[in-house]
Amino acid sequence: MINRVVLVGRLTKDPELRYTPNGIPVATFTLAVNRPFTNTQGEREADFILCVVWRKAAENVANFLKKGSLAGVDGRIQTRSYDNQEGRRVYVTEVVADSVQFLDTKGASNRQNAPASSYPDFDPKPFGSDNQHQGPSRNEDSIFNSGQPIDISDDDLPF
Amino acid sequence: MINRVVLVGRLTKDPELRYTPNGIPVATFTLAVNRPFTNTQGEREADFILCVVWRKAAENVANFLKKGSLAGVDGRIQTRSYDNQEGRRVYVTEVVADSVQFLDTKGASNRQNAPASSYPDFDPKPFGSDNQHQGPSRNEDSIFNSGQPIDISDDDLPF
Amino acid sequence: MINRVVLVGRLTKDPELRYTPNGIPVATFTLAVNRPFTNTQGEREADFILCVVWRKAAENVANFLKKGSLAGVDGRIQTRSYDNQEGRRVYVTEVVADSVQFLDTKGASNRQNAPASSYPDFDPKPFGSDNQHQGPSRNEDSIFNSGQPIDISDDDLPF
Amino acid sequence: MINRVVLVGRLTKDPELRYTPNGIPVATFTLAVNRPFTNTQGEREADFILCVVWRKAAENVANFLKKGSLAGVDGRIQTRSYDNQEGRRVYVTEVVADSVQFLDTKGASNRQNAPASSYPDFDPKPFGSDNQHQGPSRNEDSIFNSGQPIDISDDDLPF
DNA sequence: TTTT
DNA sequence: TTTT
Repeated sequence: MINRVVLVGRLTKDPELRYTPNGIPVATFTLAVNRPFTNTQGEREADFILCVVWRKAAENVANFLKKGSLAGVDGRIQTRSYDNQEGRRVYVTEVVADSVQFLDTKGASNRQNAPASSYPDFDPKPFGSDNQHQGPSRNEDSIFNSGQPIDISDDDLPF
Repeated sequence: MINRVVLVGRLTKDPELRYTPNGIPVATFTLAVNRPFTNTQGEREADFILCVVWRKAAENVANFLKKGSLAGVDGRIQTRSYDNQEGRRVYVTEVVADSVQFLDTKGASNRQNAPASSYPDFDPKPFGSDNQHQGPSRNEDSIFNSGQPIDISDDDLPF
Repeated sequence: MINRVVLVGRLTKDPELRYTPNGIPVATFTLAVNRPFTNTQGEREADFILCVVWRKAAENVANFLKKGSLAGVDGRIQTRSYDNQEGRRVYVTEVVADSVQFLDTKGASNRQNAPASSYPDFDPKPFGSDNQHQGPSRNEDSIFNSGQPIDISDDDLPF
Repeated sequence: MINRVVLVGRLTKDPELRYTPNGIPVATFTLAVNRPFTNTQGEREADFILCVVWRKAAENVANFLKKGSLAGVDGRIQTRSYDNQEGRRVYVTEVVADSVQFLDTKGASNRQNAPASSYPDFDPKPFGSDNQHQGPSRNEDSIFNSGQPIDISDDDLPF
């Protein structure tokens, strides 16, 4: 089983940074990746790909990327589903980033008011380098399922 | 701008093969890709990734893959949106395959009743090897937008 | 900086398993990856790609793969150089695997005399899940530089 | 069989552009891709990866990239061997680029004296969009085998 | 033979 | 030095 994605594109908006109740940082952003060809109307099209990144890298993303920033993502595709407020099942496909590269060559790409980063460089409860697991694995741990991150529990995160 | 995906997983169902009005084959299937780790309940989880493939490769997929087949996909992420019958905007993220590998080692993986393939090995109107474009680029050309493939027009497909 | 490789191919020979003086397992093998097209002589060509994998995964490779096995590799390209016995500088390009998939669908692909695996599932001295570092980083730690693995020191491996 | 590589790194020198006797452009360059971690001496290491690109993209590379440029490569690993002037068999591993991205955000990255590009946007003898074949497939067609590009024949290139 |  |  292999699941590998590499993207280079531009942020459509400033990234959003949140924290699980246990204090684990999660950032989300959408990458616009231009397609290599124009369509029959001669227009350039793009794919708009939702990306998620955890922990220290999440804070770096929040501090160093903003709308329009060029970024590279190395990660995997994740699918989830949740029931929205109308009781409708919603299916989400997103890219969970193992790493995010900041590709803006010339400075001036930092966001204003970058808050001091507080998350440790290395995870407090590491699981070994064989463990490439990123983010909570149980559905109810995801910050995205309910739109109500305040309900999220990460007591028993496996990392 | 880079957009590259590689997947290895198993088909959740038999692939679906359709044709645009101009006779271009399109196959769709969902790959279940097991995650490398178990969740906190000790359960194996998987991501279920919608894949699309065009032309000759679509017919090969329909003829040689079936539910449970192990397959590899090399492609890119594509996002689209359409309005469903209730007037709701639906967002779709899928993988457009440049190539599909059949990875079932021992025979017996072919589907019954494989119809004779009719699509030419090489595209009738090639655009040059620089053109890696796959499938129609205009939204209205997509077989997936309306759920009503019969309405699709591909008169002016750029290939 | 992004460096990502995904391969699916067949082992040209049984993998080779060695250990650093500190007991860290390393396996090497060559993957034959057939090219999608035949050459002008109508012959199928292949690329022969040297792969390296460390620790627990190295022992799994040694136990479950053999000549002819179908395997998937997710990793990165690494380049190194060393001076051979004739004082000549030799340049090596190889793929360091983060993970190796065993893709032989039907059993009977295991090697005879698979020794009981002894390496821990998770590294004894983990560095955190942000650390995707694989293998020794100093040149002199590499098992491959001299062809004389007995000389290798891993006292200060960063993991 | 899957063989996919994505790289983002910096050119170690200006690219080299050559032509086969039939006039097909080939550019070569080396990408320095920094590793994500420092070694035990606290030094940053890098991998130096030889890349090859053909046709129109080769001329673009020669015109728009130079030493130090940030570039992205989407391609595959290729291995070849040839006998050098001392009769020694030399093995080469390189990345054949399907596409090259110019990632320098702020201008001033163009090379001086960029010659006017002359190669057609699309191949004169296209083979269909299924044909992702890049470059000559026979060993004797490669510009790299002998170090004597003048000897190269591409009379019967399959594209 | 290596880049910022 | 190459695999099915």
